[in-house]
Amino acid sequence: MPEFQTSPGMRDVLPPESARWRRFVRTFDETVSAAGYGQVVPPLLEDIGVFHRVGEATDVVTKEMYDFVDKGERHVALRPEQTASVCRAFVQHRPATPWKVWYAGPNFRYEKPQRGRYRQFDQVGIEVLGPDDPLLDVEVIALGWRFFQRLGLRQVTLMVNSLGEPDDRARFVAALHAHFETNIERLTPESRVTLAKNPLRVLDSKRPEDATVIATAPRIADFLGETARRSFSAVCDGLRALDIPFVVNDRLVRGLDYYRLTTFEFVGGTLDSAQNALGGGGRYDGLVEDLGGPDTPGIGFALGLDRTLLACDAEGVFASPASRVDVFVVDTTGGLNALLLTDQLRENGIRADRAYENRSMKSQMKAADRSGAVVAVIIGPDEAESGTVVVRPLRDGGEQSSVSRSDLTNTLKRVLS
RNA sequence: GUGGGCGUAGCUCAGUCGGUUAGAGCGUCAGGUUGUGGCCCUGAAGGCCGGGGGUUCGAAUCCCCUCGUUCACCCCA
Repeated sequence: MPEFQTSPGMRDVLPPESARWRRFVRTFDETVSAAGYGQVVPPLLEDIGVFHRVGEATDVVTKEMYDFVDKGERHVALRPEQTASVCRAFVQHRPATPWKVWYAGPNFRYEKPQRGRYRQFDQVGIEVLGPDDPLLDVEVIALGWRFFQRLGLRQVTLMVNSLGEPDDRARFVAALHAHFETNIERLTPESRVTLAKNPLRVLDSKRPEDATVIATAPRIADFLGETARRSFSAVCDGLRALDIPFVVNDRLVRGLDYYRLTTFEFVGGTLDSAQNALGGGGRYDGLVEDLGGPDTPGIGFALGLDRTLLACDAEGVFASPASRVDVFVVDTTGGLNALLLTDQLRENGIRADRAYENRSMKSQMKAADRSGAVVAVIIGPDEAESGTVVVRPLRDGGEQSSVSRSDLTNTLKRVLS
């Protein structure tokens, strides 16, 4: 056991998995860039106050933040999510609206690690600030859906709900609170604690003992005002118009406090663990204002990279690409020729690798095979003498041939095309 | 944070009732083939049996602590 290992909840992403991560982000980039979103890269570190505005009642902010006082006596925190940072950036720079941005990167939450739940975890996401239009909600949800489709995922369930406008939500929470209070003796002790902090989240309890009380709890749908109702049905109509399947789940309560009106979640069908939420988001009108900016509507989502990749594994899609080179140079003259040849090939746009330590030809040929190269370029004493190299196909049979070094690049380009 | 499972080679795992030198497959390296990969054969390297303490003549094996991981709760992506 090595003396040093990654801290709990932290891990190394090694090749070839790292290549898959890059492709994941690139696929997301392509999906949302084509919809007019530009990338924003907020810092990992923010004044802790930025995140406190996200909600005083969420564990993410109250219990799970990596926060510390820096050498300048500033109380800062590693970001637990990126929506707050994006809104802070909006307030700070005041870009023209609609401001459509995407991001990708790590977040930090001090939780007990589990598969699909790490202390440093990556998310990709988008945010749109400015427009107050349910059809924008539809666009945002649709982009998330399309992205999952592009990855090849089939078993993703889209759940949508409306939390109503702040007044609706407040009345709903009050009714919920009353309902749970009157049935408090039938709630688990854990849920009683949750009730005191955030009645909404009691709906999230997975303890079977709570199920009956939750089942009879008030429904948000009965508390939506005219505005929220119209908005929500516009969202549902829009999704139907795009042929995007969804289920309305009026028990869907998102974790962060800032959500209003439309909320949604993408749930993986193949992950039967508790970590099956691949991503989620919603409208958060009011967050920009809370951060000291003008009253600005906003909506967005974040998707968990790890969990989504786990779902891809379960469905056997979006496999990690095999990293390979085109050509492998085998040099039994000591290695200097391999140095020169690989450099020459790379400068001509041919991906080339080689072996080191002047190993035997057999050993180098094995390495050539493992490299995935299409052809081996072999140089030994005879070739060095005559200014030639041997070009040997590795994949589809074919005879090896001798070519002069000056013709090598052109020969290879022909063979590889 | 609470509770349960599991930690043996780089990886996946055997290891009987506590018994003498801890094994296999894969992978790696070398050889069989003095200039040629895959398949096959042979060999080698590689282990503080997660760590610490205890019980015992003797511990990978039993007990305690600890660390890591995993599952559920919790939380959430």
